[in-house]
Amino acid sequence: MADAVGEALADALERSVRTGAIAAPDGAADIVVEKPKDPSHGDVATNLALRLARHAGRPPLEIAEALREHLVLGEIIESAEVAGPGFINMRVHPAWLAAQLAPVIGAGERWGDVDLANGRSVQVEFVSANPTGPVTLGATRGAAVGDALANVLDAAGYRVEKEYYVNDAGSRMQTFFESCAWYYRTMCGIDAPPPDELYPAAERAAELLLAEHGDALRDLPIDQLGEHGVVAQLAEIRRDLEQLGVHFDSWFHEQSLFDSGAVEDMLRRLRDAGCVVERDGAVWFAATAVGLDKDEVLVRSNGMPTYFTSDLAYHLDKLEKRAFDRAVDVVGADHQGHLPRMFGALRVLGIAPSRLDIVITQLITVGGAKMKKAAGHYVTLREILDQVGADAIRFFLISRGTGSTIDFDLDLAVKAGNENPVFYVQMAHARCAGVFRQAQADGVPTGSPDLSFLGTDESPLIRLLLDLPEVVRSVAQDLEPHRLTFYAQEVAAAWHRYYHDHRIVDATAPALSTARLHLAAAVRVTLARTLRLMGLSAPERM
RNA sequence: GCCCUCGUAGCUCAGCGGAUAGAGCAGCCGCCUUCUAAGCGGUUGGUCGUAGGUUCGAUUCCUACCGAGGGCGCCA
Repeated sequence: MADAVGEALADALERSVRTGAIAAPDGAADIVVEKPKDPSHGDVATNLALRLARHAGRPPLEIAEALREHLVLGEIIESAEVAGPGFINMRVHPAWLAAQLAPVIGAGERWGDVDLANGRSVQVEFVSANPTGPVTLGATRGAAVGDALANVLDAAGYRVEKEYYVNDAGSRMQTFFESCAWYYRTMCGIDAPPPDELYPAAERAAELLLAEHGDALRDLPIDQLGEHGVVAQLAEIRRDLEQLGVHFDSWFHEQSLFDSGAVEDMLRRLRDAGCVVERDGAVWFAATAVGLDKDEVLVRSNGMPTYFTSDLAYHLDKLEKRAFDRAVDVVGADHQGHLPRMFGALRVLGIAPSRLDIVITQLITVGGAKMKKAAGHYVTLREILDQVGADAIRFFLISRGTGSTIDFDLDLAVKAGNENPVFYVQMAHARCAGVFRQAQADGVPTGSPDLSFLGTDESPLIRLLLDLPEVVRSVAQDLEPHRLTFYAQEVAAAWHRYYHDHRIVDATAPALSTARLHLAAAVRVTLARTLRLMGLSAPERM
């Protein structure tokens, strides 16, 4: 809709300039068409005159008036008026709006697609929690956000791959091995002192081993026992995420970067670039040499590379070796520390920083208390999955901007009745399905609608449906999936209201019913797509 | 001390430089013989943390300050 109106405005601008009514703008005019918050300001509005005023050296109102006179009214724009400081408020013809329903229905599952990608690919990496314990609520936020973003980027035309980066290397694994082995052997009745550093989350892996193998593994060496624990825990992580409806295309193991020599290659290139110094027996990335505030350790004095080092090799692998055009990392706020140095190092390695976007999700508290996985204070995905359900969890976790901290109120989530907007949206979809069931029962035809039955009562709802491509564009551009939840609620509210005020299926007025079913079909397509983009189901009945 | 995020209605939060700042929940008043009341309508409720700056126009951008959370390890 905005595109069609924008073209008409561009046309009016050109005509105004040609007739000398207003001076030519310098450069291409950036025509912004938006929906006014106040419905009395029309269906669409533009601030074009306000923007042109500066270069034209004339009051915005005069320019707006000139533009309005040159605007062609007719098929699309029904009326236009100048208002406020220089806005042009326009009303879109209801017949034109009604005619837009068929393309929506025709687009079906692909309604809302836009092309922002120009054939580019993007890899979205998320969750990526250590395989040392169950999926926490915090990691679940990353799962919900990352999966929704991947869906939206797909809708925006990108070739998308979703990846889980398995941190199965590094010194934490040894701690996990020892903890897992101790828990397991304790469960087998072996009395031994706990390791110096005990990792409480490792208890889960021990439980899984006990359930699967009984005490058959009790005499295995710690490392072998630990490896079994990693495999079992990773399998459970995968199961839990699948139950949430999150599926990954690829599971990339950190360890493979060491096995393939990718870490060493990366270090050699940093060294060749003159960005590596040795100090205190360790090897450092000389971040201060490229203008950053502090250096970062690449290889410890004990010879072990740090997480930072493998992370650099990992990003080089995706952006250079696997050659994704873009990469999006969804990470928790506790991971943002080394980001400036990572961008700095990637630049040294020849990777343009613009190819990598980091989405930082803020932390989640439960009942106001923060969670510390290392201390054993956390809520897991599997605990809440049974109580709350995947759809409600996902909707809630993407319904806030990624920059906001979320307090997860478990009691409230379990209640989940009218507190929970996910049911409101899904109910709207179920009602769409319901009217088609009714139509079939009453023998009301659903094809070839007479669009003249659709007028100003339907216009606000149709206008909202036509916003979906713009919502997709906005979410893909800013990587803020919470806008989907607000859009979904708006569409649901408009449909619930319409449904309440208008009988859709009426066997005594078949032509009217057919026209309204045409509208219902477009609502259904729009709600189903929006739900799917969020990773939620679109139920036929509730 | 330095870096990042946040501060908007009683609560939880939208608001991608525009007009009289919005929604849900909570509160109050109404609506089921009708395609799902998991719904609809009405109503109460704001010094947009503070002070400056940029702009025709600032909740939005910039600076400083105040407050909350996070990060500043040869952990990941």
